[in-house]
Amino acid sequence: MSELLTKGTESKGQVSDRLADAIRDDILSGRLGPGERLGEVSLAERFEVSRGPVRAALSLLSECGIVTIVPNSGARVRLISREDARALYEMRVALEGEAAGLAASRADQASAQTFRMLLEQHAEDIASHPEGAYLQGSGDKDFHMVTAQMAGNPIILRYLTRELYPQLALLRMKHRNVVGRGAKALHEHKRIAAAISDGDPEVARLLMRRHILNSWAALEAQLSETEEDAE
Amino acid sequence: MSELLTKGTESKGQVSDRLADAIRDDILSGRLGPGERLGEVSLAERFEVSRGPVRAALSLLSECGIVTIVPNSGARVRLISREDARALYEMRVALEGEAAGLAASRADQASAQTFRMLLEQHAEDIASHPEGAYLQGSGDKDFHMVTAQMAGNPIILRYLTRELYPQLALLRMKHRNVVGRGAKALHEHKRIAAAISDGDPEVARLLMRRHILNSWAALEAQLSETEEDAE
DNA sequence: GTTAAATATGGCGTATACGAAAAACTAGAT
DNA sequence: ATCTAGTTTTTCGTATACGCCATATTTAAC
Repeated sequence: MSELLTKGTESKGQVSDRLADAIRDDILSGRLGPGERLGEVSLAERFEVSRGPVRAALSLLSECGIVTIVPNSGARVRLISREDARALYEMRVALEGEAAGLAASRADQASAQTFRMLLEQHAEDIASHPEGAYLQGSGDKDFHMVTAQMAGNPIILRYLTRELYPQLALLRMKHRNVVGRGAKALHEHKRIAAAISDGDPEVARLLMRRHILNSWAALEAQLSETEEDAE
Repeated sequence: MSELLTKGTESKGQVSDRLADAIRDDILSGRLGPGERLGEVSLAERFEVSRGPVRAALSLLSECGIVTIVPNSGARVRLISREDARALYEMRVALEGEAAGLAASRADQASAQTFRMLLEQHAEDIASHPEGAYLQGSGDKDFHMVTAQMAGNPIILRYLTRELYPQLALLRMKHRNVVGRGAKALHEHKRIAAAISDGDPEVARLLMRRHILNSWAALEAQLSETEEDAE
């Protein structure tokens, strides 16, 4: 039916889902800026589908928190306020802290090995990129992702991947030169991984909470800087 | 346009939203049992609307986790497995624990007063109902709700009210005679309220976590009992 | 008699068109 | 210049149609 969509690697499944993925990519890659209008008809023409799947896709993205829908007015790329960001990070502290604790309580030999390889790779990445674009590169995401998967809780994992991380990515869109905390973050990751591998839930949770609070402090400082150039 | 929907107290807003509310009520009040089919056409006829809003409503309820949609097959009232319940309670421990901590860090005079009145009311309810249908009565819900609101985090509050609590209510549907922990729960509530009013985030979080873990232990025991009479 | 394949049916997913309602924009008047 | 009124655009809801998938039934084969 549609050519634009089937050209991608993924060609099967619900049209509305593929549409949502495509629009999400457009947003998180910067092709659609925050606040931009998302007209149903224009999207329908752009992807050569009818309005039905477009509405479903926009509804999905609205649930994920990267699109805001105003009844009888339309959908726009969401712009995340500073207060939203704070609430988001409080949520993240709770969920990833819990995930680290659960991962520790369910740790086995394999998880320790996974962390060893992951952190080794990250160390190399940092060595080659001394300026440390560590944070939103593949590295940081992987570590938190792996931890969340180890927790063995599909609900927490789903919320993190489906809502929280996309919203954080959207938040970072506005504030460009995001300076990663590089080496510091890596060190914190190592201690967290150690606690998880040792099967120590309380320490793992505590360290992860601190780690994310540090991350928030760094981000909040940047938000304060790039706050003057608003409209 | 439709008579069935406008008869209720709520008469304005999006049709799909009103529909979702109506269906949710039907489910959480037991008129629609877990696993039951939710055909689009039958719902459309029942509420005298077209399939469009019905699809939107079912999609919403699916996001809330009280309806499962299988592509090309249809929507059914979700049945929550024991594993789902465990994951749900792990999520609840994390979120309500965090909420209690945040509430404590933002506590003021008014919150202490609110708790005082609330707990007094609950104590009277328990005295009049010695057998303690406390848990899912208005009492327990109110306490956790008030705490969540005090946290001042719209994201956490939204998740609790929109997804977690409805799913818990759905879970309790299957297992009837849910024995509330009555007086015990009230005592735990009092200690949590004291910690929040004192502005002690760590203790408030710890006590709330314990409280919910206790609640889970009680529920899990019941799940084990009523597990023989499965299909 | 049991299993497996082929068919039949019902429901979902999508496309299209039209009317209604609401919001946003524009132009005119004070 | 600001407020108001009218126009326009866009969404929302309805109606209808059709292809496709999934399940159920029937039929055939072993």
